[in-house]
Amino acid sequence: MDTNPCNIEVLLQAAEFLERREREAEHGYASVLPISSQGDCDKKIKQKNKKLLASGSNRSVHNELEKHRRAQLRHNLEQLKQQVPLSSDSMRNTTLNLLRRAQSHIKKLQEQDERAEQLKGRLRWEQKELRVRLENLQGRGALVGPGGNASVSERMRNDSLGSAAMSSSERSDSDREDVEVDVESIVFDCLDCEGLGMMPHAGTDHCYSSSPDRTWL
DNA sequence: CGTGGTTTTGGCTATATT
DNA sequence: AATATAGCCAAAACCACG
Repeated sequence: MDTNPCNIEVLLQAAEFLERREREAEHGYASVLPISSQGDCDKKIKQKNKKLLASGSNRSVHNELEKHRRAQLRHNLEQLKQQVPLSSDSMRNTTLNLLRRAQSHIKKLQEQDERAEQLKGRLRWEQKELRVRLENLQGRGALVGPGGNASVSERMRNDSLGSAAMSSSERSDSDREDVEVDVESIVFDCLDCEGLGMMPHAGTDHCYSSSPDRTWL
């Protein structure tokens, strides 16, 4: 094999010419690479060729890889677009605006999550308090004796617990589990009341309201 | 004509290989 | 340590659209 550098130069120049012609036909514009004049110093050409050879001597491979990379980028941006609620304002749907919207959307979700956690803690505390109250009331009812005093059960019924008047012994374990689950529902319903669920996006993905078939206390 | 997107290209850096 | 390779980035040129 002849590895004469002069021959390599000739081959590279030929390849360059062909590529340039192909590109012109395809895109209508020429390469931005300066076309070296006949009188160009060998030093420059050799430097360039050295780099070309060092980088695989094939620009088109590099171009293809770059195309692939950009395609991947576009795909990811497309996916991001699906996740971020559509802008209701007159903002144009540019990449920059998409990224800005994504940023504010993430911030909004974080705040929403934070407030939901706070409310959840508060409601858990309230639930605990109410349970204690219920136990106390039931304890007093037991002192009255079986068969029961009507006024005690009446008081229990009128208690702020409402349907919680059902004695704990009458509740199955699964019922107790329902209580836990329903607390979650209350949390998110309250969140909606406080305007936390107000997203510009009308999709159900971000809607925290409880399902209608949920059983309440 | 301005703006945003696309393509090509070369440079740079991190990592792998020899 | 030197070299090869992969991937990212920015500049420049071009294109499409309002």
